[in-house]
Amino acid sequence: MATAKQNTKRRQEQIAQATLALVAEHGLAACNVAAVARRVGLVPSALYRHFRNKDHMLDAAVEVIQSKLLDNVRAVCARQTHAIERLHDLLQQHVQLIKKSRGIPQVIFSPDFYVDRPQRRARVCDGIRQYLAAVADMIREGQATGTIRPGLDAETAAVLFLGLVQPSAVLWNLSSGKFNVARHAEKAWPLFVQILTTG
Amino acid sequence: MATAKQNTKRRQEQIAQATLALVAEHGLAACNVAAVARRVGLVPSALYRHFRNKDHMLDAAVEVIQSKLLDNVRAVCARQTHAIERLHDLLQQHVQLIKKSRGIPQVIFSPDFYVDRPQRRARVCDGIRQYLAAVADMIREGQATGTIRPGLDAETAAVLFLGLVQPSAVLWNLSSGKFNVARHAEKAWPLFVQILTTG
Amino acid sequence: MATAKQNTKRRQEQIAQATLALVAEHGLAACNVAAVARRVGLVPSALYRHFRNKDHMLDAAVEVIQSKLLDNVRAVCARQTHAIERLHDLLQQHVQLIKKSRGIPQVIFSPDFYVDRPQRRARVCDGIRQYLAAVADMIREGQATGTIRPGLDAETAAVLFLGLVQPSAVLWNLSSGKFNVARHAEKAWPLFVQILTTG
Amino acid sequence: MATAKQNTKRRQEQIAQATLALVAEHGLAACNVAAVARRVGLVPSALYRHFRNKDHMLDAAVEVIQSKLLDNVRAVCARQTHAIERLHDLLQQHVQLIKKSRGIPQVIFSPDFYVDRPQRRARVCDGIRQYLAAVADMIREGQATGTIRPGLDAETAAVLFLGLVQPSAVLWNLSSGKFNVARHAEKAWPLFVQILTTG
DNA sequence: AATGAATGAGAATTCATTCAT
DNA sequence: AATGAATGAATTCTCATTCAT
Repeated sequence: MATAKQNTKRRQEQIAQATLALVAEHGLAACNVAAVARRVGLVPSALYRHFRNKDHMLDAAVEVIQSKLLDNVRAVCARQTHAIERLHDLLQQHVQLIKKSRGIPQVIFSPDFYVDRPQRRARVCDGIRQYLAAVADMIREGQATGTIRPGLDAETAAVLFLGLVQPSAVLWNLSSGKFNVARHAEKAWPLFVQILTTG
Repeated sequence: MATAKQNTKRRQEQIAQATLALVAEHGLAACNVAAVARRVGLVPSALYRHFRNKDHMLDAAVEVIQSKLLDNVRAVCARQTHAIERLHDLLQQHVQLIKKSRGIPQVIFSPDFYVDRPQRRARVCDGIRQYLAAVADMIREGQATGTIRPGLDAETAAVLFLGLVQPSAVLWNLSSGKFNVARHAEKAWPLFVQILTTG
Repeated sequence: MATAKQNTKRRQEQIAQATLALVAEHGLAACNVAAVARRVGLVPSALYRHFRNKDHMLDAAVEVIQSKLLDNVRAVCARQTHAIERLHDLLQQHVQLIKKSRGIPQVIFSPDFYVDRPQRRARVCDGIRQYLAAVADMIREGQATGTIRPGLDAETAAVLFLGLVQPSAVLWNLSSGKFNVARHAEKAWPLFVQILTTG
Repeated sequence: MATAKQNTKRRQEQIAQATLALVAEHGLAACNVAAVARRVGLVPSALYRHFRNKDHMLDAAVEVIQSKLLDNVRAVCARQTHAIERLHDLLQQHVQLIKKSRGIPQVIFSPDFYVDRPQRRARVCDGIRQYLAAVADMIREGQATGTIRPGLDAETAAVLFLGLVQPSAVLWNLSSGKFNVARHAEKAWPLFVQILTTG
């Protein structure tokens, strides 16, 4: 039962990850302090040395998601230069993220996270907007270099890009993993490319 | 305080609606038996004459959503005959449903509804599949009558149809109603038509 | 364990009394919800049907004290007409109250009751002021009828009247009941009469 | 954050004073080990090098009060020789003590200090008895030198002396400092002198 | 069919205290 | 002598549910 002592920085990370994993796997309701503590290998009260209260743990969990999303954007931008390639790569990364950290998008879309918690709502809203803005930027770059047709509204297309993966993520979850997210993405991608290019 | 006695059928409807409204407006966590009872105008213990337990109330709430979605399908099929018109109409109905019964889609996508409740999960999954199947049917009908290009995969396009509205619904919720769902739908619709028609 | 059901009015009284008794006998720190419940013969959570929270229980306990003090005043006024007799009677009632509801005055003087609870502080302060005002009124009546010397400041004498019993109450408590409050009151009373009459 | 190391004797004094100050200012409930440590400028666990446990810290705090009271007695005896002057001086010192170290008397009268702590109770009881004995001695000295009337019971008068200041101390606390303790003492003093002298 | 009292299982949080460093 | 992490007990409060009336 006794775990080796770790410093607060390390523990905070562990707790944030455990919180996120619990919410993703068993839902917000099942994510209680005792369960988080068990997962970290501590006693419930021990968590309060590292976080003021449960709310702060959930905030930290949200941060983890945000950074993963934006990490994807950065990685893709570093890896690809061509706009459409970038978008394709990002789509695949997003799919991987969903499959790896199961349920992360659902966490974001879970209203219970936000009711009576306007700051967190604003925080997440901002994170998604940043993601959308990054996608829109990629599209505009493509327009600038002539690979994407100029008439297209970048913002609308960016939201649609999210729509490429979001419904299938939901289906994947509801079907307990039977729906093939990656395959749907592969099949939907050409349709999206058509929107980007054909006019 | 004393409410006129109502027969069980009527009460069950009231309770299901109250449950749904509460979840939609304040989240699953805020939807407790006492709150539902208050909304119906009864005392908590009174609900147990009409439902075995809270879980059954939530099941009833899910039914309400399902039927609203399928009602939309039926209404649209009755009203429109042209495939693309039908899809356009359905899109608008969906947007209306989201704006009217605020957050209903989020309820469906709320993982807390399903964890450790495989029957409910299956039920909702089935409901969405039916909705998707109906959309795919519309597309196939369009292909049969020549208004939609034959090469298109109906299932993939149906999921994409959901993606037309789902991300914007999330944005609408997160932004506390500032994001304009209807306008996004209007702007995204031509892009979807392009997928349906241009080859 | 199962206790016969009682209506809320009755339960509130029982809870207030149990709370007061606990504080008086074992101190504020020992007065937790579980202990109160045990004393009433209920389960802790049952108390929350009758009181919003522990604070409201403590408020009710304070009310009980207040009313006992003012009941004494009323009873004495009804029983005696002569000012000095009244004061003597009130002194004896006060002594009885202390011995019967052991520690009540200590409750009033316990600072933990008031920290960060300004309303309660004001409430108790008001109660004591009323008691003091009643005593001062008795003194002024004595002055009007000529049994108490006119030069005496009624307010000062009223506070001193409290001083007749308060220190001995403390000593009684600290000495675990060995200090004889009644005897001290008897011996101190002539000294107070001297103040009232001799000029 | 790191505090210079101090020897235990010095630390014990600091801790006792901090404990007392906390109880006096915010009540016994707010006086937890963490708060004491913060006030001293240490970390909670550090206190346990200087005191076996919290109880011993509270005992030390009680000692501080005791010695302050008896210091007053000694100082007054050194300063004044005439009995009545001594008592007047002591009264003023007591009033000063109350105003300076806000709430110290209340600490003494706080039952939570004593419940289930018979040794502490006995200790405080003894301290007050010593104080009372000192006052009674002053009175008897006055009787020996003829400045106080011989018929007066010294013990009863000593308790009454406490009553001169105690109720007003309570009122001062409850009224959040609005009640004027010093003025009441001034006005009550002549009445007490009357008891001491007039027969 | 509806009410109001009661229950019991948890939930979050606080706090004194211990222990390795 | 002092720190920071960890523990375990206690406490307040919430909530689904049962039961007698």
